[in-house]
Amino acid sequence: MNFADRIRAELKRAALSIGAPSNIDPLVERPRDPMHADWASNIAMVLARPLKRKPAEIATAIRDAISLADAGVDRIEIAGPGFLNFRLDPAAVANTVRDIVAANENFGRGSEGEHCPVVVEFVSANPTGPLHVGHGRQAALGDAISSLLEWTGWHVSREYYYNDAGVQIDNLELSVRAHIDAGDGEAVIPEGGYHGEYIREIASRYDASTLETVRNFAVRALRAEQDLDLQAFGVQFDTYYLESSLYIDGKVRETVERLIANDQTYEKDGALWLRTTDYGDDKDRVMRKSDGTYTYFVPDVAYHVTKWQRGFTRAINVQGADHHGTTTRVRAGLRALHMGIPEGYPEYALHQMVTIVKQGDEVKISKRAGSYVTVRDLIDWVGRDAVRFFFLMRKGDSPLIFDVDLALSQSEENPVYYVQMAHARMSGIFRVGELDAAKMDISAVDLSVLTEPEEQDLIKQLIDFPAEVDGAAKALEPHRITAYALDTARLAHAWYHKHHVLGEPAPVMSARLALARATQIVIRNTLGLLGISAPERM
RNA sequence: GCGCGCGUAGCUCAGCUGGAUAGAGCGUCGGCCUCCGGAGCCGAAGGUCGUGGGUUCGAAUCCCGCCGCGCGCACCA
Repeated sequence: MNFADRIRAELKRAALSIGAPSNIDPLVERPRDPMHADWASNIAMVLARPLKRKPAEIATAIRDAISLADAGVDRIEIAGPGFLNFRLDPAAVANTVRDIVAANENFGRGSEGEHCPVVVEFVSANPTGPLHVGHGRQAALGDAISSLLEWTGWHVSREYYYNDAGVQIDNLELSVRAHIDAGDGEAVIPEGGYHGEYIREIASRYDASTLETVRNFAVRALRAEQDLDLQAFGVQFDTYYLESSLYIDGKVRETVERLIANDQTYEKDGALWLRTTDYGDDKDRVMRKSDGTYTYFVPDVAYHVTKWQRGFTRAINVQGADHHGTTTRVRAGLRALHMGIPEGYPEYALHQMVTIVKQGDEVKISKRAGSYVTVRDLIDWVGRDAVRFFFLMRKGDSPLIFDVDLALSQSEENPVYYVQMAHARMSGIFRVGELDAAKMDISAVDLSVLTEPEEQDLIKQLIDFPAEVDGAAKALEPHRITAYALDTARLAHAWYHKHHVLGEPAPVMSARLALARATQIVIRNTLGLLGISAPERM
């Protein structure tokens, strides 16, 4: 049990003993300013009203009723308007190093999700070109969110949805065909077509004698292309779902029929409309255009029905914020089906744009794709680890400026380098000491000698990891983990600079080796969770 | 115009579900240092949290108005 839980349990017991209501759930949190305390609770202020007593008085009574040993606490102070401030017992803190080392690669994992199935859909780019940097941000986010959910006990399926059936595919076909028809001459790309160099390349590879249609060939080529992009980024999907299959399997037709049967639709101006305004949309939406084809959102709804029917009671869609307008209508369509799909299904994790900056200037073009920078360009420039870390450094809500020069820097200004360096340093201690970190037995080591401020601060940070993972998973916010990684690295560097491990008297050296091991484990787990490597040396 | 998101230190950004004197990195300034692993370490300055109200013991955080920026508002995806 961690310190917060131990303190919370003791607080509750103490509060009940002085007559607090039985439903009390004490809030125990880390104060913003660590000078105040390791942990603090506002319970006395909360109880002031129901107990009709002054907060300070209640705080004193609770303090006197708490068992310090059970809470793992050294002392309790009362401060400000009635905060209870808990200072952890240094020996109890130090002893948690043993738990971290024992848990090893499982340290940080939780069981909150209870193996419930959840599908995380991300990237889902149309097979019409190489992945751009926005897709890259999405790939990093989606993969990290998936990992966060796995770490907290969910059964995650990573899914990619290919829009391989709409007009954009018609345009792809026409674009490739234009190059084929033009031969070596100048191709005339039709309105709405694609202009990148890759189109010419696909056209040049097309062999009519195979009898494969241009359309299929082009889609196949681009899916292969995107697979390479994803591979370069180290992202793996469990399922690729094809929009075209929804038509083939009759899912689109079934969805439409059910919506009509449910009396959720009407005909107007030669089109079929869905009453999405009944479900919070600001206008009704066309399902079937007057030319008889469906708008994209019908297969989209049909697709989400399959998620539900495949047993995913929870679905998360990672999307660019430029698509946020679609969220309401997809949810509206799902509810109009009356299948018991809840209002907030699917959940959305939206993210803002990515801007690539090199030497102070925005980079907007690439040779291969023409008007945009591809993920692979970026990975080729700065490496997979840096791309992942940088994409996860900001919360999705804020636009992201990607500084290529910083990502390339081999110094501690570069955050990825800084974190990886901390891991490498811990590993370096074992290497120089000619010790096998993985085989170290610390069961008999007296950890209570880890009393230096830098040691206590570092250990407290390490203990926090599971709660950080839990919080980030609940909020679907991986950027909290990159922030945690930087904080941890900072404390690890500070400890490393101030104190030596090798060459110290045996009891100190043993305890510090254990701490170095625990630090190595936590940084490695943190980076692993984010899909970033933890090098032994740099 | 309507909807969503964002305005926090010179710059880039954190601030978890309302808590104490609002933080970090970079940059600036002032000192040290060469150590298991490298241009590293310590300290300082720097803020009306866009703005005006409201909610309450307490607001960067929640609610409303206004200003600014981004995105979206198709019988495109």
